[in-house]
Amino acid sequence: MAKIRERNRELIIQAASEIFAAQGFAATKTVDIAEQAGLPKANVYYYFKSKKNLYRSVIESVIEPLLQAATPFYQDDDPATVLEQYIRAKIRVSQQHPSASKVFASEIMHGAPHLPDDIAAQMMEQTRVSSHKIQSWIDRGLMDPVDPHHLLFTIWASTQTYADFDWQISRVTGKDKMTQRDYDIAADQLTRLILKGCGVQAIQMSGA
Amino acid sequence: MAKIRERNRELIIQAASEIFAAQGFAATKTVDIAEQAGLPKANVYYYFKSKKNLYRSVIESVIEPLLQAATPFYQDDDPATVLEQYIRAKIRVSQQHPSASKVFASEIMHGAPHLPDDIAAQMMEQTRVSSHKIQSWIDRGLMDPVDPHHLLFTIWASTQTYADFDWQISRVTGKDKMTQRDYDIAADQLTRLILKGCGVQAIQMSGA
DNA sequence: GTCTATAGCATGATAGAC
DNA sequence: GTCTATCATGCTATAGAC
Repeated sequence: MAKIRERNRELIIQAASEIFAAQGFAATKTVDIAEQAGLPKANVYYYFKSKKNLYRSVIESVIEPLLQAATPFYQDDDPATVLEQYIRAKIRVSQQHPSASKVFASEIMHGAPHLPDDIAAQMMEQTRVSSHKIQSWIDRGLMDPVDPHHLLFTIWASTQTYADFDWQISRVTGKDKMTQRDYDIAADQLTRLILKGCGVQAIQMSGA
Repeated sequence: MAKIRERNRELIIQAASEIFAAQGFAATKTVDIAEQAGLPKANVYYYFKSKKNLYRSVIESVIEPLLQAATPFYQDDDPATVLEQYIRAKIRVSQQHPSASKVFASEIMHGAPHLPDDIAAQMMEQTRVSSHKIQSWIDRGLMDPVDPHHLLFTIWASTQTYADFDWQISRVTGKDKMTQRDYDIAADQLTRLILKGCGVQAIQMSGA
């Protein structure tokens, strides 16, 4: 029955995401993935053929929410609205998909050796669109003349940090786990910092 | 001769930093470290006894520049001066010690399993001092009432990103390697963004 | 102190019974 | 399709010659 196949693949990918995120690719043992998924190790190989192949599947499953976060840039043209929505979306990803964020961060940090070309291309295209839009706001005098790429780097880094460096954040704040309220505070403050820091005109009719 | 011992330990630690940074702990083979250091593999074990032990030594050697970057908080009391010096120092670390930054980032991302307690304690102490100082500026009306911890998270993330995610930055900017000028632009822009974004009074007599 | 040669082990992968 | 039992590899670590 194909249902079982789907269900088991799903279970394995979910388990693998968590363990790859926590330990990294090389440190992860397939037997641990199997155990966490509640299946014998041979099943992992039956469905995915190799550890590398499973990792690729994890990357693909994990990339979806990350790419989704950029939609505000495609839906609106007001800097305050877009930047705020973007920052909030990115923080939501860190909150709801911490493993995805970590697997991705680790992959990038090591030079993206397993990132499929088409995914890298999609990300580059999103970056191109986003930075062009930022540049157009600057040209229209809607914000300070910043370097769009560096602004994006700052937003990416300071939103992803809530997933990737959760250990440090946990230590500093003295909380085991950030609450919804903590994420809201983080998003509010980062939004204010970026908007004010870039001299974005706060109130404009959205979509205008 | 003790000179040889020092020199070889140095060579091995240097080689190990680079390879641990590039591949991660588990993916790193001691034979590669030995090769990069220009020594036989047995020497690595002779000097460091085990791979884990070598990794600990790398962490310790690598932590020094990272801790150093916080000195502005101990040397001055003007928000504009301290924050600017701090941001520039952190970016300089990313530029001059990219491997250190990556090894450290990877360690934190995996829950800091090998970070010696005394180093973790030093970092916590620095964080405590820095956030108290920020709070005191807020209390004196020298900047907007931001959450000091989240401000630090933003500064850490957006400065370290120039080392940790250099692959991505390289792809986006289309340059193989950032030039001195690129780092200057990054530091200038981030400084302006943070100072303006936090409503820091730009001109005060330093040290006053 | 240095290095070669090898032991011992952990783990990715598979053959083959069910 | 599922799972056990086993192989094969590649790595850490060390014994022992120089």
